[in-house]
Amino acid sequence: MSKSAVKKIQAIRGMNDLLPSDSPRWQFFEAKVRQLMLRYGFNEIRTPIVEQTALFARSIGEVTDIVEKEMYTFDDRNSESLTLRPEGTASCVRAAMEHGLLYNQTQRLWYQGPMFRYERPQKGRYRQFHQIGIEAFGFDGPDIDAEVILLSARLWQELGLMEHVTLELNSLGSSEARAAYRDTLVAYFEQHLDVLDEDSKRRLTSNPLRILDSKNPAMAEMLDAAPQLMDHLDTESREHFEQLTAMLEAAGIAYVINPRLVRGLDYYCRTVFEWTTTALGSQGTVCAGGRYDGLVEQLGGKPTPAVGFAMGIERLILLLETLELIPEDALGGCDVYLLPMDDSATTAAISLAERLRSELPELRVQLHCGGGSFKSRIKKADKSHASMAILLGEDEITQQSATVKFLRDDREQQSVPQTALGRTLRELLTANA
RNA sequence: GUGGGUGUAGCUCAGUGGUAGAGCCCCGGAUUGUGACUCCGGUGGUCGUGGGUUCAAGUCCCAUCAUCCACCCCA
Repeated sequence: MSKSAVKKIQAIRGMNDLLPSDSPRWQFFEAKVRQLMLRYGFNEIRTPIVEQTALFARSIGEVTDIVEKEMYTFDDRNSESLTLRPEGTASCVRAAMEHGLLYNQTQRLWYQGPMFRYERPQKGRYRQFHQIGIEAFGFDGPDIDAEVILLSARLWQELGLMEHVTLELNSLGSSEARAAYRDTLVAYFEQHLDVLDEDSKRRLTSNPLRILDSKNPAMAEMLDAAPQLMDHLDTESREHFEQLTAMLEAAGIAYVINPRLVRGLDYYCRTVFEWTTTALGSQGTVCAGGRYDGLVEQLGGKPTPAVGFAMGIERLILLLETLELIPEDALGGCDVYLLPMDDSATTAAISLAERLRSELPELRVQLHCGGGSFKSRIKKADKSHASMAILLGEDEITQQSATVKFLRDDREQQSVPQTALGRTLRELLTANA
């Protein structure tokens, strides 16, 4: 049997390996988010990535593209239909209800993890992708909407993204108002069937609000003249929206009202928003969310107002990379590279490395392994991005010392007693930082 | 699901139907205990996969897979 008969196994289409060269960027971003959640009083919840299929069908909407053709659905061994989660909100609501987190109390939750949708991959869109989301339950006023948006705004500020993203806002109104508007809109479109393209005709029955979002220039004029959602809001939703915009203005957050902004998932009502960028090609939405006051009840719980958002980690990392906003020092590496000068010094080098790690827990020490000539060892020290190499040879061992060599500065190397090495390194590194 | 582009060394890519290439990376040496700059040498390919045309295919044709971009949809 030749090797050619063995079929090459590779990653599933649209599902990416995150390589060691990438992971520091992710860690940089995730650390910022984690810290922010703490500061705003949101608590992390972790749910399984597999749920009963019915959960998503009931929450996202039976006739949405996600449920109709994008879910990874399969039968468990007991013939129960399971689905890899395509988004995070449904699982979050299920878990919160299941454990009584919504019983006579409010909750501010966040989550993070992989989501799965069977779509054609392209820039910023993958079959396994990652989201970070927050969900606040039990608050019906615009204050929590503002809080949720302000949290996202602060994240962009801290990452240096603020000038590169735009906040788009809209209100869908109560579910009743939304239903009434839907009828008005369908009636309008039916008068202009000759202008509607194929996709839009299909959506006329499934999701007419989405037609407003179409990029087809041939329909632009007709869409501009279409009845506006804003003119069909119920009084309560209008007041809610006005208060929200006033709060955002007071907080100094710029926004644009986009009357055509309609979220794709059925459960949204009232406030909806998106943060978009023009720097990522056609996948410009970097964070999106809104209110879903009816969802908890729809899934069998007591009526509970709720608001949240989800952001796409891949898209945000892509954006940070494009704009070169990830600081060099966040990109990993080590502080010191400790190398035995030949094989006879290996054992002594191991104990010295362990000693340093005990003395300075925050110090990143890479020990040279794998032998090689002295020259190749010191080359590897250079490649490690460490600022210093610690050399240990025959002379050092007899003197119980170590040689500290500066790899990045033009500076004489120095011999340091092993007992003083930890202290010396601490001083050198803090002086550098 | 639709349309277009691209698949040649680990990476970035040349390659006119006639013996498989470069740069970078990696390894060794020039220097017995000092990296980066320089010089010398070396490892590494069923040219995405499977068919077809041809005396001869990396090159032409067909299919297929992967990838990228856009539509659709969405984070």
